[in-house]
Amino acid sequence: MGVELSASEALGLWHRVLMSQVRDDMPDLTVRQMAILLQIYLVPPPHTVRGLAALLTVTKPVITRALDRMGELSLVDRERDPRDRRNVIIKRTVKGALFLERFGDLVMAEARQLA
Amino acid sequence: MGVELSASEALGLWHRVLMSQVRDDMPDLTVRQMAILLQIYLVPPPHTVRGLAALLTVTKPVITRALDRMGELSLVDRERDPRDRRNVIIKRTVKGALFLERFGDLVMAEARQLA
DNA sequence: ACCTGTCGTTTCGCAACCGTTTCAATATCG
DNA sequence: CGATATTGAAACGGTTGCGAAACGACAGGT
Repeated sequence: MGVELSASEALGLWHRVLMSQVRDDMPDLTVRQMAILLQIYLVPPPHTVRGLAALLTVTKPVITRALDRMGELSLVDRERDPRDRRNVIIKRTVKGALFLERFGDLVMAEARQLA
Repeated sequence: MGVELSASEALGLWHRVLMSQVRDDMPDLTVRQMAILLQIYLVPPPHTVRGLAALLTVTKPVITRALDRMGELSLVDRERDPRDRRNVIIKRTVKGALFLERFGDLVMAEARQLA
C-alpha cells in the first residue's frame, strides 16, 4: 500500500522536519550517514561494509568513516565476524534504536500538522 | 488537515528518499542548506540573511556561506535591497524551483510505494 | 606452504563546513 | 553634521568529509 501525499505536501513535510532537525540540533549527520543508519535499522541483518557500499554506490572508506562517526555517537557498533574474520558485522545499539524512534515520531508528528 | 503516517512508515519513507538522494547523487546539500532552500521557496518573501539566521538559530556566516554555495549551483540568487542597502534580498531561481519540484516528486513517488 | 583474491582500514591531499572575530557599507539618532 | 548601531561578508583556525591508493589480516585453492 502507499500514502497519498501531494508534491506540495511532501516538500512541506521535508521542510518542517529539517527545520526541527536543525533547531534542536540533533547529532548532525550527513545525508549519507543518515541513509546508512536507516539501512542498518530498517533492513534485516547482517550488514557489512562492502554490502552497504555496494548498495549506496559509494566507496568503502565512506562506510568505514560513517561507522566511525556513528560509533562515537553510540548509534551503531561493530564486531568481527567469527566465521570469516575478514568481515565486520554491523550491530544495532539501544541508543541508535532510540534515536530513530524519536526521529520517526518527529516525522509522524509533522505529517499530521501539514496544512 | 494532515497526512496519516505511522512512525514506521515515516522512517521507511525517509529511508527510501535518502537512498535515492545518495545514489543519484543529487547536488549534495547539507541538512542546513536544504532547510534554508526549502524555507526560501516555501515561505513568502522577503528573505534576508539575518532573518534566516534567526529562524534556524544559526550564525549569519552560516547563511552567507550556504547562499554562496547554493548560488554557485544557481539554486538561489541575491540582490541588495534598494530601500535599505544594508540588507540582501534572497531571490528564487528557475533552477532552484525545478530542483525542488523534482525533489517533491521523488518524495511523493516514494510515499506511494510504501509497504 | 604459497599464491591470489577479498575484506575493512588507514593514509594522503583536498575541499567544504563550522564558530569567532573583524570589517566596510549603510542607516539612524542626537 | 558626527556618533552609534546594524547588516552581510570576509578572514582566520580548526574540524570533518571526500576519493584514490596502499595496507595488513584473512580465506581458499593448488
